[in-house]
Amino acid sequence: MDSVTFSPRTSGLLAQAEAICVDRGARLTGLRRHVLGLVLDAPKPAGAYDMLDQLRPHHKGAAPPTIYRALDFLLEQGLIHKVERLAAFVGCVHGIEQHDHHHHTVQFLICTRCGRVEELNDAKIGKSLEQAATGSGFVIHGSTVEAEGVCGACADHG
Amino acid sequence: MDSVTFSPRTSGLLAQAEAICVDRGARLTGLRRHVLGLVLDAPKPAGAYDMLDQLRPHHKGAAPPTIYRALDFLLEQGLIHKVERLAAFVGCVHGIEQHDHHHHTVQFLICTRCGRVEELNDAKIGKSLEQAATGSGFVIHGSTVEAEGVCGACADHG
DNA sequence: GGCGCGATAGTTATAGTATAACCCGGGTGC
DNA sequence: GCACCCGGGTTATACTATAACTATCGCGCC
Repeated sequence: MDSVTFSPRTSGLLAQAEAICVDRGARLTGLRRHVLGLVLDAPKPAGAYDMLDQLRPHHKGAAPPTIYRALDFLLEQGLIHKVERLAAFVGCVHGIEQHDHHHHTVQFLICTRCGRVEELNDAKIGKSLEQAATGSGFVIHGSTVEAEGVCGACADHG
Repeated sequence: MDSVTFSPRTSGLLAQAEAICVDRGARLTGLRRHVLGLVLDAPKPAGAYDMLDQLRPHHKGAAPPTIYRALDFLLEQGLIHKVERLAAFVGCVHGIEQHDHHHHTVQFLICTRCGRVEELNDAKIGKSLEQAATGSGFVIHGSTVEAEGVCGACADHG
């Protein structure tokens, strides 16, 4: 494969991601690394087909399954998350930096003005949800919390 | 249009939905009413194309825009919700019964065994989310909370 | 070395979800 | 009458995701 350059920040995160995968015996192949780089480097949640377009010049023969299999791997490893409301993917910086494989309750703030997504990590939300579920005899395996609105930056100059 | 019969429960809810729309000056047309009936009558979240199939025998010429326009209206009126993780729709019984137009924080428990979805209405979750967002200067317009897992009934028998 | 095996990924095709764009007709207000 | 808006018909297409089959690679084992 072609070696690709990403921003310094992304490169640093990729190095940590590699270390995590080595620890776990998971294989962050060239392709998977490349896709993770694309997600991390994007200023906004990245769509699968957008990334496919970015991948193609470096990776001939890339097709939808190419990108979706890489994304599945990255999701399993907790290196990225899917934003359901956008059908797009964001890097899980927390997971990468903390080597935290827990499928912690993921929470997103989606700005409808600038399209950026901020990831929260609020224990209270998870606990409230857990409590409410237990009240119904429901056992939670995973959850998605996504709020849409306007971020501070956009509200200021808006 | 063809007049269609739904379960007694659904019929009752439809009558209330009509009253709500009259109050608001919104037009719950035959088509929209029919689609709302399909959503309310379904034991599980209903997919747009499934409903389209159910619609066709009664409504010749129904096409994707037919159903999506009706769904958009019902979503705006708070009569139904979309379950993002399933790309499917459920009735908002609370909204219909309470004549509550607020886009209250919607919370779902999705059972991966039986496919049923339970709607919660927990104020704490909404408050926690609101607080966390405010901390970032973020103003929330709407939010989705979706937990996947196993419901009490499914856990019991197996 | 040769063999078997599992994981990765190439390739083609298709399923599933949602919207664009344009037209038409019916009701309302003037 | 006619200008306007809204609901809806119709056709086409965009966007998202997966199925199914094949090929290849690396590795342990004998």
